[in-house]
Amino acid sequence: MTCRTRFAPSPTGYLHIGGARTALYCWLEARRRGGTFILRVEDTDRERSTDAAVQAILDGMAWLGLTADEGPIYQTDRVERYRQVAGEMVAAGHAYYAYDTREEIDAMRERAIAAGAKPRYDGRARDLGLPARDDPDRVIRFRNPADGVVVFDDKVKGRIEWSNAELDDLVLIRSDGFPTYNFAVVIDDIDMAITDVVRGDDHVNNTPRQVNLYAALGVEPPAFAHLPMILGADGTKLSKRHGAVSVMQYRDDGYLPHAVLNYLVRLGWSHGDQEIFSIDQMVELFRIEDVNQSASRFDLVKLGWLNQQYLKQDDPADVARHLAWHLDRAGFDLERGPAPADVVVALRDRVHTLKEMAERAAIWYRPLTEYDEVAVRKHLTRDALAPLADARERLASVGTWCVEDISAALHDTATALGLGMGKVAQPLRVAITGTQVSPDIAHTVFLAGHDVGRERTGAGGVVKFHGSSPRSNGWDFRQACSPVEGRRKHGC
RNA sequence: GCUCCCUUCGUCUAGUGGCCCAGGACACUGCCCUCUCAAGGCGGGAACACGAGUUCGAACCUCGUAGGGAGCGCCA
Repeated sequence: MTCRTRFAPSPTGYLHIGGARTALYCWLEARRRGGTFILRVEDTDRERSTDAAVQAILDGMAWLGLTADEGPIYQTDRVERYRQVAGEMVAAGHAYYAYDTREEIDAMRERAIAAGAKPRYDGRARDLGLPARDDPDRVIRFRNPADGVVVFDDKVKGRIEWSNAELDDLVLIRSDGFPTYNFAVVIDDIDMAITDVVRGDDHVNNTPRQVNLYAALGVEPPAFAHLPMILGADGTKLSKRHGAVSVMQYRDDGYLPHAVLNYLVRLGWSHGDQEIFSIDQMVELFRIEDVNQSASRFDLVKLGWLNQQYLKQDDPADVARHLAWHLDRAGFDLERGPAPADVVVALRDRVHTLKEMAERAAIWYRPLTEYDEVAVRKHLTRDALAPLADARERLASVGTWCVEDISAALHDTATALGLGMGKVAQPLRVAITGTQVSPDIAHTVFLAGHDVGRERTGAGGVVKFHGSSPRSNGWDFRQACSPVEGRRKHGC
């Protein structure tokens, strides 16, 4: 039998991290086994379901690349089917009509709790054989087996046994005519020929009920795999308090979808000591039965590390496409600065996210208007004048404006003046970026010169940033040095 | 309260009776490299929740205890 899995979110909010991992595992399991991955939207709760949430889930899955082979299928389109099956179950004696009011049921629960028992429906209408009639409280309830045990083999939790005495007669069709979750799920999973139900372990408690439903319907239940929860860094249930919960927030925060997927696949699953998995490797190696049984905590730091690994190993051109999105979002004019792919190469060893990368790239896209006081005082001294002037001359005559040649020119300055690279690079860095921190000096100059390079017409153009407009991302030598001169006169 | 689930370094995990006085990764930390910051290389500290039992031998099996989590809806 070909494997068929489904991801069945209820559209009451965005796609969160836990849901994304469930979707990933479903997708992976189906892929590896050459099966089918189905998206089903469980929108029977008409109060809380929204179209915006459906869209948010679709967007999240699309961003992660978890495309469904079938669906989305909406449960609200299938209500007739649920009513039909429920009717058949009543006819077969597996279900019955009940007309208890909410007040009666609430009172029943309170009494049970007071008596130290489990709050459950007492089955008072169970053997009354009540006919269908119009009534605001009319529901259809399942005739759950009164005794015996329900057993199922969970692919991750192992064998789970449940006493029927713990279960009550659950509502199948609500008074509004819509099916309840437990009922709709079973009918859908049967109709869609789902072979593997992969879902969060908050559903283990529902599974015995569902297994009984399968039995009443005379259908062999699918395999179940209940995934442990993903907790926040503090070990409590993941919530907005913990920061990003929506997967789309991770896009906004500068993570690559592939990195998020890799992080998620390792949270609760592993393959020996391997940490980095390409999508193909995940598909090849992932097996739902290898998933861990215990909850795990979401660690943003490790996600950041993984993200950087991909920033470093992916083709800069590919990373650049993602970076461009962030650069644009940050308000930078891509036409007036270096090529994003070059920025990627310069910064990928230094940041964990694309957002950070975009922020750091500001020095090449924005005019330099502010200099760090401490940096200027420390590096833009009189001693820096000579190397700066020499570097300027050499950079002006660099043959090809490339990192290698720029680097060579700067090293020439150092040797010619008998100075260490620090005496050349640091003043230059401060002059160009206004700070003491930036990528290696050759890249820093290379990217800053891009802008100038486009404006220049002749080989000597590089020196034109001398006195150019304030918006120039190039090196404004005079501007960079003047504060020093002034400060010197004042005895600084 | 009742039922079910879970428990290896701070975190993610390897480990299915001897290969484990427990391995990897992130984080932390020392050194090296070095034009800054990183990245990288080489080291370091750091865990089998507890208690019984089974066994020649237990992180691995059994029982109990403690701690954590989930569920007990006409929500999903």
